[in-house]
Amino acid sequence: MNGGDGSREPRRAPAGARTRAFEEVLDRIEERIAADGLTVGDRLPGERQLAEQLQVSRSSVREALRALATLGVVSSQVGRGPDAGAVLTSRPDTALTDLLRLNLGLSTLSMREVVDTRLMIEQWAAGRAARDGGAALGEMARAVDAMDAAATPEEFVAHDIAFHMALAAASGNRLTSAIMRALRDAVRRYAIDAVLRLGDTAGLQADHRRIHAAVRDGDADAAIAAVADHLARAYPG
Amino acid sequence: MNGGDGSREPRRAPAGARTRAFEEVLDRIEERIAADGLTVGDRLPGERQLAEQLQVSRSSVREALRALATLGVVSSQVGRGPDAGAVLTSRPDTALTDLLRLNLGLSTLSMREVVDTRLMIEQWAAGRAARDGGAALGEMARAVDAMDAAATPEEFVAHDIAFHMALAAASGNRLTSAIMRALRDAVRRYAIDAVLRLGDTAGLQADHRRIHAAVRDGDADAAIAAVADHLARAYPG
DNA sequence: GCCGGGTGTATGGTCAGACCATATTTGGTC
DNA sequence: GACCAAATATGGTCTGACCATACACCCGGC
Repeated sequence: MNGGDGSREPRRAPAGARTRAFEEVLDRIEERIAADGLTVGDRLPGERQLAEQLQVSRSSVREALRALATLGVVSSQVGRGPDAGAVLTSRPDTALTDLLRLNLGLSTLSMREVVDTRLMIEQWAAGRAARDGGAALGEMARAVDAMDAAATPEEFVAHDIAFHMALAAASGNRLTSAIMRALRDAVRRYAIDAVLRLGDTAGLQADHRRIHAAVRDGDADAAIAAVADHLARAYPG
Repeated sequence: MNGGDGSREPRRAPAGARTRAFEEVLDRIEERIAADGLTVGDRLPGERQLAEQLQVSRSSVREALRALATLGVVSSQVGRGPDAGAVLTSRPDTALTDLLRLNLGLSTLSMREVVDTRLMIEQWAAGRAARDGGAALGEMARAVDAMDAAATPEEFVAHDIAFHMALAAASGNRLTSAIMRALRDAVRRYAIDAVLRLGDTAGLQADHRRIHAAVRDGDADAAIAAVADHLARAYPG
């Protein structure tokens, strides 16, 4: 409001007020989400309306919404109707994937750290799945069959991801599942290279069957060990 | 280029071209990072220059940069000189913290899931620290002393975070450390409430000392158990 | 009364051009 | 050489416009 043409006012806030306009918008929106108890599916006011309410330009509102979209909490639809506008969503996976992929691209995270983190999560999930009864057994078995039928490394990796995601999902923890998916998606190309390097997938499939059997038999220790062996084979350190 | 006033052209790309302009910018920047081998500290071209190079408006460039800033990979500085402009950084912690905090606000992640994830990471880190020799012992001890001296719950929690961060950092894995920090920051308020609820911090401090001792003695199993007991006390389920 | 199509309109997406605040660089002055 | 003022480059913001999209509404035909 005090930029651009006019600005007859001397200064709006002579002291403090270090936050940029779009950050103010960000805070206000977050505030409103908490105060009004908004949740997934609820709509935010339109960009023009928000701009007027918060007394900032539409550009600043858009930058704030862009940040929220990047974090996976809003999704914008054009057009009209109940589904149009900025709708609250929750896609931590997408956001996490982007975050990991870009930080890997900057070489600030090493592949070893990513694989180690994956090992941590999968061992934890495998132990839980073995103890809590394998709700994911069916899906895991289907993924193994699909990997047998896969014609290309890309296809194999796609079903491999499904297998490990089923295992992670069995933990019942959406946060670890989201991290797991982000890790897998971020290193998908690396996984394809690993399959090509190994030459054949018999060993990997044997590992998968061993993991599946351990979870089915409720043997947590065996499941954990099988996961460790599997990752050591796929990503030798 | 084809919006706004003019647009004498019928249509630039009648088929395909579903991506929004700022996404195109996003891809190009990521591409350039990979192609030119850019890394932390390197500068991106200015917003105006990028806009001209990519043939889009400065607004679109700004939205793309805002997204990258949200993911923690660029940081913008105003002014002039070698440090001004969009500089590549790497702050996965900040981005992760925002991501978790906002998704918690939307109630799509439960506190239990966050605490369970934290337990997973801390047990893993404690085991590693105990085995690999405790490089973090000094910092952990200092944090315990600082917690003894803390006058307010806020202060106590701040040093508590330092304690647990030191433990996580001992794993040598920056990714798990970043996740750990994000988890702690995202639930900071909740932690303060927990301290207030417990009334006194003697039990928590006893746990901290027990964890420290186990790491010092190289007893991984004891360290893991101590972490589990500590979190169970702080966040009863 | 019901249905189909045309029009209205609200929405996000984009563009262009301007001005502001900030911080360095540059050049002049003592 | 030291110091100060002007030039300049940068991100940050604002304004106002137009475009493409997709639902909402109304109106005529049946």
